[in-house]
Amino acid sequence: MTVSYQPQIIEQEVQKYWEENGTFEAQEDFSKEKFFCLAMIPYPSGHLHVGHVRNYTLADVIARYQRMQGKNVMQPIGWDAFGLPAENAALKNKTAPKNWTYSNIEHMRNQLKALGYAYDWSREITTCDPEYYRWEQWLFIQLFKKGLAYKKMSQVNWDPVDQTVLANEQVVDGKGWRSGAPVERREISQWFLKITDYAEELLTSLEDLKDWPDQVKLMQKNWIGKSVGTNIQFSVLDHDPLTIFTTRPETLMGVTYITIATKHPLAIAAAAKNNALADFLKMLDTGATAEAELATQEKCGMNTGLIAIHPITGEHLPIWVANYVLNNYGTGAVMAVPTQDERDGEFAKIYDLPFKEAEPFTDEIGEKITRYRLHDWGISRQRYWGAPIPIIHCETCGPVAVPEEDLPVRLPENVDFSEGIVTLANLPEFYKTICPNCKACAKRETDTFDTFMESSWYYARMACPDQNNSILDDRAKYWTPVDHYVGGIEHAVMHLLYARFIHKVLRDLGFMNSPEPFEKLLTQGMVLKDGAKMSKSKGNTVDPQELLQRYGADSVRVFVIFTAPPEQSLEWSDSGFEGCFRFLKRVWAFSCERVKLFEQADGANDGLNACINKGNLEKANEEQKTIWREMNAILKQAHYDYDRSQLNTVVSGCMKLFNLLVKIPYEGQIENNPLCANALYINHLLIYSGTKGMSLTCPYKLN
RNA sequence: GCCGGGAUGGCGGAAUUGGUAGACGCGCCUGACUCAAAAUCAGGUGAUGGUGACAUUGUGCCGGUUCGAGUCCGGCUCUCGGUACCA
Repeated sequence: MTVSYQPQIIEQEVQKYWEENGTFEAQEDFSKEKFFCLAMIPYPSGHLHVGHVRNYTLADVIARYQRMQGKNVMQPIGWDAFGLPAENAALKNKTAPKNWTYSNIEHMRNQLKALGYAYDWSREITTCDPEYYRWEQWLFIQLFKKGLAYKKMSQVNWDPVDQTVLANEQVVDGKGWRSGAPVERREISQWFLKITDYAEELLTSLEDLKDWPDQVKLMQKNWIGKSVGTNIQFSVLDHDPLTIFTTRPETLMGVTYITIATKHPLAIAAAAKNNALADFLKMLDTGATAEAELATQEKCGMNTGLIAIHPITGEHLPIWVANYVLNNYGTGAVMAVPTQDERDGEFAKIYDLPFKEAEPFTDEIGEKITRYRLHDWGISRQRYWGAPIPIIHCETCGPVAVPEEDLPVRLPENVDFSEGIVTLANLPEFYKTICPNCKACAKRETDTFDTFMESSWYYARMACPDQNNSILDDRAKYWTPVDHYVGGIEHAVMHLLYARFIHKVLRDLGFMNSPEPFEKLLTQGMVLKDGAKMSKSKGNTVDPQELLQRYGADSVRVFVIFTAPPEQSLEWSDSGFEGCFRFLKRVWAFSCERVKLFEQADGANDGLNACINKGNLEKANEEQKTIWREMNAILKQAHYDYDRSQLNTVVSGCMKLFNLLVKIPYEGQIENNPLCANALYINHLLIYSGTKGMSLTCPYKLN
């Protein structure tokens, strides 16, 4: 036992012990309370960054705490391995996305191991593995059979030079990031999942999520955006009538014109006879499809020349096309009330349209209906690096599900990105097939799944990753719901909403007992340096690998836990990090010098525990008793802080305990000073990750 | 634009949720050790005034509620996350 703190040696030794003994491998055990602890799995981008370290350390601290509370803890890990960056890397390095992805996983797995996380590595999942996406394809087919998956036309960003669909991220100032060409909007046929069938349940069951942050529930509620209103019909001269949706029917008498979206049938009909309008609609069709962009555009519109008839007064109202009317909300048409609605007022001013003050309209009109802002989930991607959608298109039979015995529909792996972007539509050997129904020549679907599909059910598969005959088995019912889910606040709406939806679908298929996938949620803040998000382009990155090698995992872990409360953004600080390292050094030196605790803990664990459990303070003097009381107050606070996931103050508590500990007068052997032994033992449980099953920042269990 | 956060010493943050603002750590200052420095250890440290006990002031800005506001309410400013194809 050396007095100088050499974390690399200690950590390697203990990590080896964990691995050889399967310390963190979990089994179903009905005699204990189960605890499924999960951090959002990483995208294998190449290297771990400090944000990952923060995420996984938070979850690990929670997992180890629950383990010490006597629960049957399962903490798995995996790789969210499909996605756009692999294709970009493939273009850049002229390698197949698979190779890049798997070599990144290899490297990052080693980094996670060096950080000493208490993972059950036997449950590791990689979402680009055909054995994983096989069951995702199977699930899609169930949705298809239930009528919950369907195709419809939908807009994408189209790069006219590269002839590819662009992600919103790939559109920079309205231009394609590679070609620089102005982006067009194009309508293509795409697959959707009917998440709107579950909108009401997704909304109401938010109330049952007692251990989710209110902030996240509110964001989801607003995203679902339930509103109660009325459909009102307006006759249109020489055309079919027009239906508008309004949440404010009482403003009906103040309507002075009608605005419709660019894709509205009336706009298209009017444009067919009006070149200027057709040009205007075409002009509005350039630029990205992102909502943030659309909503910040300056309002503009054009009179279609069509006339609507006010249903009460019979007045003639002009129908305008306007860029601020959403195509995919309500009926794509609104009645404009410039005196009541700010946007209508602004638009009316620009185009000199009339304003009209009016008494509230109180008569019954139209039927009360409920609408949601939420729309169906578009899961089609025109990309290579994703799970193929298991559908075969047949001219006579239409879209046919791939028979279950033919799953998985494997993604061809030997693709060549040296000549540019590849999609499955470029690979006849992939898409040429025969119809499973009529055996005629047919074509496979060439779209792949949105990667949110993989991340919507992986937690459940982790309960039974070796199950070859079914998507899930009873082990999923044992382990789910996830008891504590930890991940970035950026996933507050989309990922978590999709996962809640898929969980309910799995429940309805009989695979789950619970209504919700995640019992408790912790949303961590960002990691910043110099007040900005770390990024290579800003040159403000901190590489956890270097820190690991120089200072060991524990200093890194203490730093990310101590420096900020989990939900707030964390500012990197070199000197703050040094402080954490210094603290661990002090603890190590103190224990080596005074009590040689580690030999005792290893060799005579029972004796030490007996000494502690006695809680014998008879020999202690008043000063020692005071210190002992203070220590108990700190421990009580630590438990309180654990329960509310405020882990930074748990570390403060460790430091306070240690500061008290060094103040206790030293009186010879440890056995003569139970106070010292107790306190030191507790402190080791709190901060030291070296001994068997003990961990970083896990408090002593109070009796 | 819309939705949801955040703002407290020189810095990261604490204040158990309306009751002594600044725990813990960093930094800085003083002292011990040292020929000296580093490391380590001990003490101090919001600001202003005072030798001092102490006084005044202080939680982004403006206003309000309350015996009492960092905390609650109204109105802002700046900033971060999301905005349906980044994950």
